[in-house]
Amino acid sequence: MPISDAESVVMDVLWRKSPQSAEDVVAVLAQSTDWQEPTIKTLLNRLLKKDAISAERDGKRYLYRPLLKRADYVHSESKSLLDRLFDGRVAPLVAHFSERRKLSKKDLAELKRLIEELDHDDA
Amino acid sequence: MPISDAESVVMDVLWRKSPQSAEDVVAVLAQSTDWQEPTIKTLLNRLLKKDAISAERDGKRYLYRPLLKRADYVHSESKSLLDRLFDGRVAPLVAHFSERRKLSKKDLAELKRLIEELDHDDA
DNA sequence: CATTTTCAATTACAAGCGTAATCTGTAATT
DNA sequence: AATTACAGATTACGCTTGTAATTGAAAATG
Repeated sequence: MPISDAESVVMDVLWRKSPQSAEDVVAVLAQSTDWQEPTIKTLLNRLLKKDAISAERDGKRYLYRPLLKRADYVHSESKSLLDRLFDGRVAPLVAHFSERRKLSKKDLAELKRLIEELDHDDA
Repeated sequence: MPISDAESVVMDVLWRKSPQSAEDVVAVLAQSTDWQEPTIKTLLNRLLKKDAISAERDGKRYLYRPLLKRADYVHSESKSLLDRLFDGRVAPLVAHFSERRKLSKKDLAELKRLIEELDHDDA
């Protein structure tokens, strides 16, 4: 079961720190969204149903923690984008951004370093 | 108005070749999907409403062509993924795929070429 | 123990989506 | 002119999503 955009925002909170109670999550999200508490509880429940998080009783409340790993989520999202739009490969995406002049100096430097590194421990 | 996944499949057909009649599109999609004709007509209509394509009468039928450019669509999809998951930058995405050992030799070679090229006409 | 408080669970509801059947208008055919 | 055929338009319908109110159950308090 895929997790939706709103759900992934909740996941983000738990990926940053876990476990956390619903109240904690609500507090964190109050900074960046104007979702009401029941909304966030609903999202937590849907994530539970999808086995993306777990809930462990702690006194009278629950503590939630991610089951789905962020890296796995990131990977499946990224891969599906690459597959749909870039023939499943990374280079064409980079090429696209370079054509649009959307590569920052920072990006460029970092990419260069990466490539060199890979080139070495490759052979 | 964002265009949905199913709609983007129809866009793809028109990006590859345009203009095309509904019948043409249906024929092309019969290869890759098992969508019924009415389904595809619906998608064409939704795309019209979203101003993503145009329809021009040609005798008794219409010829459809994209208004939304593929590169623009690709860019907005990619950018939103990068923003959501990679701090808006390309390098971290490449790093992610490299960590997962998901960079093909082809990718690597292509990236190397790209970076060099950019490095040159940069200064 | 009865009452209030506090969480979580259940239910709700409109909008968008995937998928398609049905209706309608115009062109072709008898 | 009446009938048929066909392309596009309208309507449909169940599911997921975003958003939340309401209900229910457990704990705290009087």
